[in-house]
Amino acid sequence: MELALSLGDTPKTVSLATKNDSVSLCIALADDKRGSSYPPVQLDLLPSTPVLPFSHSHLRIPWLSDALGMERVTSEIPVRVVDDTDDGAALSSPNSAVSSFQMDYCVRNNRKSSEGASDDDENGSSRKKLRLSKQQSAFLEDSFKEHTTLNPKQKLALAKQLNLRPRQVEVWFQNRRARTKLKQTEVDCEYLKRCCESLTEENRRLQKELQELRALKTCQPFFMQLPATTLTMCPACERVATNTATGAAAAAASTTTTNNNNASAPTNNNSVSQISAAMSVDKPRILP
DNA sequence: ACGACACATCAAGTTACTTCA
DNA sequence: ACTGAAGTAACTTGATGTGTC
Repeated sequence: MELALSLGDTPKTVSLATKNDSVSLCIALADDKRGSSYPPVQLDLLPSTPVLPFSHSHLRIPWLSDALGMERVTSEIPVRVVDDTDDGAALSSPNSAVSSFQMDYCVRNNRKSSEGASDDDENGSSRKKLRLSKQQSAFLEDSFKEHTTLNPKQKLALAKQLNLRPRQVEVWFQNRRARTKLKQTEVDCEYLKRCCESLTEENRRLQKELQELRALKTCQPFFMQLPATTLTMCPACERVATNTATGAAAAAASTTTTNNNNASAPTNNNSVSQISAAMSVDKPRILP
């Protein structure tokens, strides 16, 4: 049996089937705002005195109770929440050949709706939050690996494939990019922390070395008669290099390093990259 | 050519909801 | 059973680019 409900501008198709002493409904809900349709919602209506072992809750659907000739005052319909473990084949609706994606959406929305029969549902302002299925998430993840942004064509194709609204796909990609950036920021922070610790340790070591040299200078002033060693400072890394025979080599190496850094990362201007360049190590990167 | 406008898309921040320990 | 934290879908806002008049 199939009923066509016309409620305002949004006709809803309701498939009705009986099974034992319960009635199954499959309702195609239209999304007024965006003109697309939600996947059908499967409801199992229970007798007023439930005797079956499974859990159930109440779903407030005023328009549905009207449509079924129920009294308005009893518009809280006992609803069996179709569980993940339920056998899909047991659903007696003629429209039960919905995809696994649709079914997942259906199940989760039933659960949400049955718990949250709030006033918001009546004025239509509550946000309908669904949980994407594993398949949907995996598919979106795969797409994200290929391209982190979508053109309108790709968006529509993905939405169609996953039985989602294009807006949902768009939001998912926006959130996914935000998550990637957040993770990258966390990695950067950790990396900078390690850099800081390393530099602090090096600074400590150099301070100690300086103290030792000063102590040596006061104890053995005759050293001052030796030719003075000139110290040069690398402008990039602020390392001190001596201009003695070995010092010259170090200074040369330091200069080479600086030049390489300038050549290798001329376009990347963020601070982590600059520090990476100065320390001659690669910045860790999160893969998409 | 230029400015005004509408529209689409993005990042950043926030909210609301779900899940899990 | 309850609770708080974490994860995340959906939302808001402001900026920017593009097409059209």
